[in-house]
Amino acid sequence: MVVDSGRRRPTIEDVAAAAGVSRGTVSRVLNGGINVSPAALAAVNKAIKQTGYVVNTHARSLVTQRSGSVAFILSEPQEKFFEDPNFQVLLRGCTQALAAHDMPLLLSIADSEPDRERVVRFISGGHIDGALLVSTHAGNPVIGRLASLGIPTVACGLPIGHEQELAYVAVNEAEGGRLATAHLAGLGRRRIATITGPLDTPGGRDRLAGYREALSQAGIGYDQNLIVHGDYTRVSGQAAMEDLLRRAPDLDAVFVASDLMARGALDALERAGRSVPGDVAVVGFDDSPAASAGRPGLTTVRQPFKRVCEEMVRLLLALLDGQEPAAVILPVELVRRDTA
Amino acid sequence: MVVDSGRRRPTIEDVAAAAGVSRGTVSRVLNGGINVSPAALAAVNKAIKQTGYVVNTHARSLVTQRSGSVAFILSEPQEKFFEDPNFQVLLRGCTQALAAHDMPLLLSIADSEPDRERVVRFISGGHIDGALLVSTHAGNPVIGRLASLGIPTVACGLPIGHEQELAYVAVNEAEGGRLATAHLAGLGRRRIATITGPLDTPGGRDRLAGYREALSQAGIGYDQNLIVHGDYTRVSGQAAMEDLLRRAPDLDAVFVASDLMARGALDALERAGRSVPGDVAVVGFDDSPAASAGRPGLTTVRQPFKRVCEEMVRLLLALLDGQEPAAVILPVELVRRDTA
DNA sequence: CTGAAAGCGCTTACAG
DNA sequence: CTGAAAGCGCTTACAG
Repeated sequence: MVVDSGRRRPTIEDVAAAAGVSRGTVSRVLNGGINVSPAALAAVNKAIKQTGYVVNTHARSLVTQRSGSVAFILSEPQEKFFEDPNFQVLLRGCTQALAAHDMPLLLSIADSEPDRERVVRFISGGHIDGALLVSTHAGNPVIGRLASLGIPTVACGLPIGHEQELAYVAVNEAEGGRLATAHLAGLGRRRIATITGPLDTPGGRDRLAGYREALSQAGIGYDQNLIVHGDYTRVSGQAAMEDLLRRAPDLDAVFVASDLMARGALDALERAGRSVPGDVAVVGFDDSPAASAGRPGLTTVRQPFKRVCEEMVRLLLALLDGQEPAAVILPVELVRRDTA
Repeated sequence: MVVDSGRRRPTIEDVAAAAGVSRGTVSRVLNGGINVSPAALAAVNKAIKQTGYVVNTHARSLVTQRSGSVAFILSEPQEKFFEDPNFQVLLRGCTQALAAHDMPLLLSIADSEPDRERVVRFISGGHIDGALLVSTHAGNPVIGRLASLGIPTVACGLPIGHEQELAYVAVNEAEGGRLATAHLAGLGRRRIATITGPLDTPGGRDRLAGYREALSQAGIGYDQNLIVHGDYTRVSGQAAMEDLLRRAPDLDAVFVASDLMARGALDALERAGRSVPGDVAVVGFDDSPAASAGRPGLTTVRQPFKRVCEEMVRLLLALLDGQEPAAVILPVELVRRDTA
C-alpha cells in the first residue's frame, strides 16, 4: 500500500483507469464483487493495491444514506462513570466488536440534561445509523427519545419500561443472585445477608429476586434485617456492610451485587475484625478486575462482558438490516476464589 | 423543531424554497452568514426552524474534504486500560471538550499489533481530521506512524522521542514529584522512599527527577535502596511497598507516582502494621477517585485533567487550522488529605 | 449581496 | 457481466 498524504487521494476513477474498467465495475468489486467477471475482479483488486485506494466514506454515505457508524451512548451520572469498571469493559468490548466490522464507534456521554439534549440532537441529525445504549437506571429519558425517534437501538441490560420497544442484551441477573446465594447456603451458611444495587436497576432488582429464591429453595427464612441497598460504589458497599453488622451481628455470609461494593464490604469486615471467609463468607458480582486483582481474591458471579458486547453489535447490525428488535439473555457463572 | 423519522429529511433545497432564496444563500447562512443580507438571514433561519433542517455532514464533508470528527487513540496494554482511572477521565474530558465544538469523538483502541494496524489504516483512510493520542510509553509505534502520515495529532503527555514533531499537552511532572517530596521533607521526614512508574514513561522518569531534586534541596542524601519501580497498578504498588519495607525498614515516608499504586502501598503498610501517617507518610499522584474516595483520604498531587483535555482539543483545532504544533505544560498542585 | 452552476466521489438502476 | 449516466446534498468560485 502506498501512503501519501501529500498528493491527492486516489479515487474510484483512478482505480478504474488503472484496471481498464468503468467506475461502475470498480464499485461492484468494492461492494461484494457480485456480477463481476473473475478477470475484472482480479484487475480491479490489483489496481486497488497499486493505487493505494481507500473508499471515501462520505461519498458513499451520501448515496447510500447510511453513515456506517454507530454511537455508544453512556447515560450515567458522572461519578458512576468514573468508578464503575464495567463501563470501561463494555466500551472496550463494543469498540472491538464494531472494529471487526470496520465500523467506528462514536462515543456520546449524556450524563446531564444539556448533554442529553445534545446527544439526542446529534443522533437525530442522521450522523449515525444506530445506537448502543448503556444506562442502568429505569426512567432514563434518553431511552424514550431514542425509541420514539425510531433510531435502531440496542440496550445493555434490561431497559426497564421499554422491554417491548428496544432490542437488548442482558445477563440472567436473577440466576446470578440465586447461584451466589445457593453457593453460600451450600457452604452451610444460614444467616445470609445481601447488599443490593439500586432497585430501579435490573441488577438491583433481579439479583435480589434470585437471592430470595435461593433462600426459599434452601429452606431459609427471609429476614428484612439482612437486606440493605447500595449504589454500586465501593464506599456504598462499605457503609452498607457496617449497617448490616449493626442490624444483624450474627450474619455469617453476604451476597453483594457488585464486586466494587464487595470490596467495600470487605474493608468494613476487616475493620470490624471479622475474618473472611471464616466468620463471614462473601460473594460479589461481575468478575471485574476488582474481584480478580487484589487480595483476597473475590468469589463472584461472572458476567460474560465480551459476549455481551458481541451480541449487542450483532443485534444492532440485524436491526440495521431491517430485522425486528430481539432480546438476548446470557448465562452467568460462579467463579470461586478466596472469599467463599 | 419537527422531528420525523418517517418522511424524507429536509435538504438545503427545501430550506431555500421555504425562505425564497437560492441554495447558495442558505449555505452561506449555514457557514457563518457572511455576505448575507439581514433580511435573507432572518428568512433562512426561520425556514431552517420551520423545516427542522439539519445539515447532511456527509455531503458537506464530500466537498470540504474534511470529516469534522477526530479520533481518540488509546494505545495501552489492555490491563492498564481496565485499571487506570486516568484513561477514563481523559476520555470523558476530551469527549466533552469536543462536544462543545459539535465534533464527535471516534474511539480507537490500539493495544495489540493487529489493532494498531487497523487503527492506522482507518486513520490513513481519511475518515478523521486529526487525532488525540493517549499513550504513555516511549517507543509506541503508533506515534511514529501518525507523525509520518502527517495526521494532525496532539499527544497527552510528553511523546518521548517525538517532542519535536508532535503537539502535546503535559503536566509539569518533575515539579509534581518535587512538590510531593518537599512536602514530606517539610513534615520532618528524612527517610523518604519513592515508588516510580515505568521509567520509559514521562510520569515515571520525571516524577523521579523531581523527587531527587527535592531531596537535594532539603539536603537529604540519595539512597538507591529507597527507590523501587511499579507499573501504575494497585498490585504493583503493594508489591513495591513490601519490597521497600524489606530493603529499608527505617523509611518514614514514601512518594508514590500514582494514586492507585499508593492505595496498594497503603495495603502493604497496613499489613505490615505501620501506621499512616504516623509511622509512614504517603503522597500519591493524580488526585483520581482512588485518592478522594475511600479511607484514608490520600494526600496527592493533582493533575488538572479537565484542563488537559480542553488544551488538547484547542491545540488540535489549531493544527487543523494550519497552525504549527505547539506544546502546553500545565501546573500541578499538592492536595492535602489524611496520609501526609 | 445573490443566484446559477460545477463538482466533491461514490452507488445503482438501466439498457445492453 | 458491463458501461454510461443520474443523482445523493452540499460548498464555492464566478459573474453579476
